[in-house]
Amino acid sequence: MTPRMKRKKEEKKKSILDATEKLVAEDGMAGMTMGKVATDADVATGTLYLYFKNKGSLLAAVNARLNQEFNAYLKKKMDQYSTGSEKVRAMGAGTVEFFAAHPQKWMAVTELYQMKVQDPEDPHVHEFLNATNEMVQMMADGYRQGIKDGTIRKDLDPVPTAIFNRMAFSNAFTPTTEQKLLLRHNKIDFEHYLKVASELIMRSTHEILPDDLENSN
Amino acid sequence: MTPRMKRKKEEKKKSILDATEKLVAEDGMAGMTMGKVATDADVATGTLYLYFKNKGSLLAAVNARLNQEFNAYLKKKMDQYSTGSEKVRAMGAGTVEFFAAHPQKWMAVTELYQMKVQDPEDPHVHEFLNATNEMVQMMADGYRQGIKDGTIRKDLDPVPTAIFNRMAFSNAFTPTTEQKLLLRHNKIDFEHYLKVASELIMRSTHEILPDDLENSN
Amino acid sequence: MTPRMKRKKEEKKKSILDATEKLVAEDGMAGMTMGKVATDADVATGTLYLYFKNKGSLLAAVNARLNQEFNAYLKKKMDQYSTGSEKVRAMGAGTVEFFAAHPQKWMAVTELYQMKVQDPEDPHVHEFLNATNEMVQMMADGYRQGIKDGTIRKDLDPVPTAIFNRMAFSNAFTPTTEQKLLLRHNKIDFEHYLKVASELIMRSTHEILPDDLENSN
Amino acid sequence: MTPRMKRKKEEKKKSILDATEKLVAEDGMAGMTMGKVATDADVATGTLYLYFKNKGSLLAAVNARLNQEFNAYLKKKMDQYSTGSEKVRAMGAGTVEFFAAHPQKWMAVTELYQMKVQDPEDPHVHEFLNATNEMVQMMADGYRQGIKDGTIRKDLDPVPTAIFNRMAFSNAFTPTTEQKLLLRHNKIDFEHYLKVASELIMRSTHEILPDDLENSN
DNA sequence: AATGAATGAGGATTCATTCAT
DNA sequence: CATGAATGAATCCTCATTCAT
Repeated sequence: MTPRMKRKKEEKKKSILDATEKLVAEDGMAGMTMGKVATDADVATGTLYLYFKNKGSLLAAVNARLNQEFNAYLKKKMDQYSTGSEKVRAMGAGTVEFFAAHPQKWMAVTELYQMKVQDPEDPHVHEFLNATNEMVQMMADGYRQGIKDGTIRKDLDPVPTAIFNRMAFSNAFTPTTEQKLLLRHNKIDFEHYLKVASELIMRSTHEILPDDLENSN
Repeated sequence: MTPRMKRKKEEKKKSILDATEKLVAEDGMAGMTMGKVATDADVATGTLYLYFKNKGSLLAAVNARLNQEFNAYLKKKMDQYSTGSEKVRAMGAGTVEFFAAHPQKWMAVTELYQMKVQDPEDPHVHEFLNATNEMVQMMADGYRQGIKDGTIRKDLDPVPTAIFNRMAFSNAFTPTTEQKLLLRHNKIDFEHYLKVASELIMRSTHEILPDDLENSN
Repeated sequence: MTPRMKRKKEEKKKSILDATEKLVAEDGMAGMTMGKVATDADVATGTLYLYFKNKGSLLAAVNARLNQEFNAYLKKKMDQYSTGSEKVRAMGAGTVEFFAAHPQKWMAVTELYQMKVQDPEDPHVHEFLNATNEMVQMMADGYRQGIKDGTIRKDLDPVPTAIFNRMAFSNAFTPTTEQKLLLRHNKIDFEHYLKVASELIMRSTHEILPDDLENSN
Repeated sequence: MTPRMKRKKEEKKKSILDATEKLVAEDGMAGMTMGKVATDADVATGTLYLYFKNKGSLLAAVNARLNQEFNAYLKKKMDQYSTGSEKVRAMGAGTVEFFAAHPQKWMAVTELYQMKVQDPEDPHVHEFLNATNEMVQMMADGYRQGIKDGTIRKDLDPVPTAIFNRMAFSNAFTPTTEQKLLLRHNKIDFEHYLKVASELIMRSTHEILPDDLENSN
């Protein structure tokens, strides 16, 4: 394959992933159909199957790409800081920023959390799991460092804490239908909700400083 | 309508709701079909439409009933305590207990969080929103009382905190596919994960007591 | 279900089987599609699946019905005779007659011989196997009687002989594409071919009578 | 075209035919796809269409080649004998041997009998018809000679007899699904079935010898 | 000549909903 | 009220064939 052809191929694959991401964000995983993806990506239905074995594999690929992008974004943020506490805060702030900058991507990410994995052997499924796990390890490293430098509670178990917090953030940023209804019903501004949720997540892991004690008194 | 007929009608409705709840818990919302519900409830397909306008309405009704049951359970738990902190802890413990006692119901609850509301005018949708909101108010009341009696952080905003914590619990108890994969990949026991998650949620709202300070030093 | 409804249901099932039989005879098993069957039977596509689990099951059902019809026809013919030789001849003659009377049915029968059985548990597959086997047993009984009464060669093994002859007849009556091409190329009249083939089949099993010996000299 | 290039071309064509033959034998005509053939033959999909107009033509070419091989094999066998009876017996024995030596080729031969001829003008279709016809003539010559030398029944019509027997052999060696089911259901060993079938075919054409008469009494 | 990416019509199957009985 | 047969649009996926490179 000539380099030029390869580039074209990569572009087509990208346009399929783009279309899928958009449709998942808009219509949810159930509303996204292979036909719509093909139309949106401006390719024939059959073409989708040249790049992805089946619907599940395509979804896994989108999920993997999204997580890789998010990882890269967060990593850059965290690398700017040195203490555990700062890194963990950077992670939270980075998530807020990523969500603000790419709301559609974030919609897709959260929708894809529900994805049922059908074929664990699928390379795209592996890729997606690796990406997710990489981020969890990154977050866990932040906690570990904070435990060492005294800015994070010593009794935390880094990995499950990272997994839980990752999910908590996701749910705060793209609330379920039920959450949305409740917020509207109670006339709570979404921005305010986000602030409250971020605070709660942060507070649950940080070391108790004299400052906190004073503030709370 | 004679009382006897009315009772029969109520029983039939109940059996439809029971079947739906079971199927949603087992197969997820996507796997649950009107045909299976009819078979399981031992009624004709058409009968479903005598009691519920459409699939969305049936799901909303199931969701409403589940939340009412959960509400009643939690209320009884919380009423046994007087301080805010105790009430909030009772809420967390009650959630754990409800989940342990009715895992199937819990599965259904969490699955239904994803439900897209099609017709906001549907009475069953209102019923479900009311039930959910009642619980949120109950939780918020716990926070309010704790703020008054000094066992809960003063700076908390009760309602959004309640909404967020409710969701955080749901996700801890019935993790998404992604969470499950991550837990398995990192060889983390589910029971351990639950303990970590519950702790984090609790810690995020409670007042910092001298005890905490000592423990953390 | 009222008897009247039941009758309607049976009629619909019949019309689906009729349409399938016709299409298989015309276009072959590969050319027959569920869509064409539905159109031809004047029902919706989904209706087909109320009566038959899937395409394979529908084909098995058609096959079963055809064999039952053919069985009944042959049985009536054979019952008119008493010696084995006569019965076996009646069987051959009956096959010729059935073919002549229902060429379309015969086309379908032969096409269906190639059918790959996907689900051996399918009731329609069982029904079809039973029907086929019933006929083989009927033919084998003819041979057995002939062996007893001396009109059939004593060294014949009745069942495999029956199976082989059944197939030989099928192939003579609905020749493969290759056979047809050869016949046309050699300018052989189909009627003549049938006569030759029937003779060969008969001759292979019958007892050698003094008559035969004289004729052949 | 240089001779070297021509040879390369012939090799490529051969590898396509080989792959097709193998796939037809393994998966049947329905299971064989142009894509699989290309992969197996290690050429591009488009290349197939440089050598063969379409799928039908490729199948016809495979059929032709198989028949030519089979012809050559049988001819060698028959040439070793002089009387008609011997030649005809050699033909039967040769078929058995060819089947035993190249079961895969035989599978393909029989599968291809069902092939629908789409374009009678196709050169490969002609080639295949010629090959088949050549064999039929060879067999018919055997019968003719036997009729002359008194070892074959005088009343036989050589060509249709040849056509019918060729098909009868094919069906005995690669039975249809129905035959297989019947054999299994009646617990009949395939080897035994083959012996019975071969005997029946032979017996149908041979002259009645004094031996036969004695044996049958 | 050779490639192989792209096409898109076509096919099997499912399922929410309706309606005649 | 209750039934359940019937509907048919919608969905995923396949594969023979073409054509730009």
